[in-house]
Amino acid sequence: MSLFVEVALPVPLRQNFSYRVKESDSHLAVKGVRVKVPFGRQQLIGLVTGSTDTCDLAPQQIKSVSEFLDTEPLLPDSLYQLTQWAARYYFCSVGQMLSQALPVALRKGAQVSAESTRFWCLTSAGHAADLDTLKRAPAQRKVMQHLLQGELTQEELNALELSKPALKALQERGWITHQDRANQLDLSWRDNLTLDEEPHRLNPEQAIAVATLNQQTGYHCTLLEGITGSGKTEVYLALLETVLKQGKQALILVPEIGLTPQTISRFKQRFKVQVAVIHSGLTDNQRLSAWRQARAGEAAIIIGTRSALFTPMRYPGIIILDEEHDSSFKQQEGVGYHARDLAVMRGHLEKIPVLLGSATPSLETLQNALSGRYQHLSLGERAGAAEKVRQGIIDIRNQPLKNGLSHALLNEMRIHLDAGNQVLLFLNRRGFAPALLCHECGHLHECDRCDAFFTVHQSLGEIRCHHCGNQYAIPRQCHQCGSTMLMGQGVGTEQLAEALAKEFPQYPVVRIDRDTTSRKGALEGHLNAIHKGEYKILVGTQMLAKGHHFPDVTLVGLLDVDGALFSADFRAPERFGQLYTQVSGRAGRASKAGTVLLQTHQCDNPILRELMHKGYGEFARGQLEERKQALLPPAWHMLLLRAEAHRAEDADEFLQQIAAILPQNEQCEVIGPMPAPMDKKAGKFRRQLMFQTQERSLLQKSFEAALPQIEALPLAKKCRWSLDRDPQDLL
DNA sequence: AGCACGCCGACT
DNA sequence: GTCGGCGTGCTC
Repeated sequence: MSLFVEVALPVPLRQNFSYRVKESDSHLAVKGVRVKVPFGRQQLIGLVTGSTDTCDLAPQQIKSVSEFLDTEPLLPDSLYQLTQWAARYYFCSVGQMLSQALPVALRKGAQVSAESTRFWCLTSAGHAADLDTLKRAPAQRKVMQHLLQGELTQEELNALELSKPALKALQERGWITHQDRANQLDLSWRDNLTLDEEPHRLNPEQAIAVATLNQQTGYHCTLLEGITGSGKTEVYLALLETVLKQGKQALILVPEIGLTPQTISRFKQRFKVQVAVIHSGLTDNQRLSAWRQARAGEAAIIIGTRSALFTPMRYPGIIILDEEHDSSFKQQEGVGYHARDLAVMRGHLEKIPVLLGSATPSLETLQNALSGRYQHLSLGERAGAAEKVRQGIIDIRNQPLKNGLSHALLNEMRIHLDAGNQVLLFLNRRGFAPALLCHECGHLHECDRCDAFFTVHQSLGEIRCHHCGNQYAIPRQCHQCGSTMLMGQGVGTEQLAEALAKEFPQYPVVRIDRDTTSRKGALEGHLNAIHKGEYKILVGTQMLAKGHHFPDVTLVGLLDVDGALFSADFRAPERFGQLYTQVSGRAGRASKAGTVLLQTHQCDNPILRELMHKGYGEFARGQLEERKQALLPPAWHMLLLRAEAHRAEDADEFLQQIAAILPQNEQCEVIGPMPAPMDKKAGKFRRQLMFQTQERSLLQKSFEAALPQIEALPLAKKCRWSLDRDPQDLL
């Protein structure tokens, strides 16, 4: 009897592939092991998802497994199930999901467990050696100095960036030598946990939060809502102590930008345990090593960004997701999974608590907390921090603007700069889709069929409603006052920075955005320079607001308030509320009061008023209500389809055909096709379609039914198309 | 996604 | 006369 295996492969095809297993290998065909298989003209590595003894395919179509790479499943069952679940949820293949979830080295075929570790130490000749003879070999000297402190593993040496040639030279001298020792698991932390520093005294609120969380057993999801500076981290540390004392591991997920040395050291300092840090700067092998330590249970604490969610733990204890509202938890390329949502699912599967922390929770999480699905704990009086900051609105209706800056703001800037302080200006250009705004009266042009604002498509010379697709030519005059001063396009950070350099030649300007920080380490460099006071004027997008504290900044200006409040992206107000709250919490310090100024045409806007006077909590609850009214997430569920083709009609037609396949009734609606934000990119035309349902399960069911039909459409081959479930940006 | 095959413009 | 551009099609 022959045996076949189903293999999940890292290809963008929504299916698994069947392979024959040689008689001699049949005992290796276990679910969850990696295999090397022939695929077309190449050899790929995939994961066995199941085995059968029959196969529907014609015998000549089936190839044999080339090699079995593992003898036991790579992942614990919980993570395997998580991957299966995620593949279904995000409408991709298991193979594709796995290729996001597994460290690159494993996908390339590396061994799961390292058998031995190479240790380097000094020989007796080395101990006796005179280091001064190495004056002309600084690299070797450095190696010797490190090894004088005791032996080091190969990996530790690599981490110290000690050169390989230097090691070799010293070895030839006979001063150092290495030894390969079989790895032994060091799990001592599980039995006797020692603390390296005394825990801080918790304030009553923190103590209550910790006590509440410590009572829980099994799966629980909790939102810890704590304003900036309310000591969320101290709560995390107290929880970690409990978890680690039980001999269990903790997984801590932080936003991309939040994984700073300071954050890491706070966790490293408290406990005498191994901490595996997984960040973008690691090499494939370093990543694998961290993964192994976590899987083996040696690393007690695992800290990482989005993708670290898939790190296996031998003794799962808790998952903490800090700054849970941060959009970097949602993958943008490939399978657009959301680490927060998957973390909650993982907590379920591993029967461990999940803690979501934020000063400005996402509406998704807030809804779950308010409905009782998640437990809700708060830290800090809302009003307390807000009082420290002076906040003001600058009404720019009919005011002359210099590159987007009003006189009032320029004057205020001069005062703060002349006093020797720094000024921070935020311009939120990301996914910029301007509403059509009258500069004279502040009127915003609204769709006559919906409760949404028109979006200006300068390239098409049109205004469009992104809610229904309604379109007109860009009007010449304001519909309310007849003025011809209509604004669509604003200024960008680059233009603004240039203008400021001219306006304030004596104060150096730095611009921080995607463009100026794409180089590795560029952001850190800029931040250091800012802290040293080398720059006085800071211009940036919201990435400047995330987790950075600038003590010498006393004035923060938010320039594009209108764009944020009336963007075609339904999340724009939420993000603005988060940005505003974050900067208000950080501007100035005890000795220097901070000022936050908003420039807007909408100074009576109730959303703005609510945010400024009642704080984020009230504002967010109001937003949640609005989303319910508008049938938008998180009240409703959304799937975004994007298509790209050489001819706009192809993309349009394709999405139209999809729209015809999808059901439309009171519980689900289809919006579009409409131009995607960058409607012409690299000579291709981009269109998008939204599918929204009232119930999550309905979206799943109806789209699962529609997918095979969609894939069978002839245009599906002519267009590049992608799916984004629970999209973060419609722009 | 890779990787092939296949048919039209500027080069030794 | 070829080298190479990327359009299209297939992968158990």
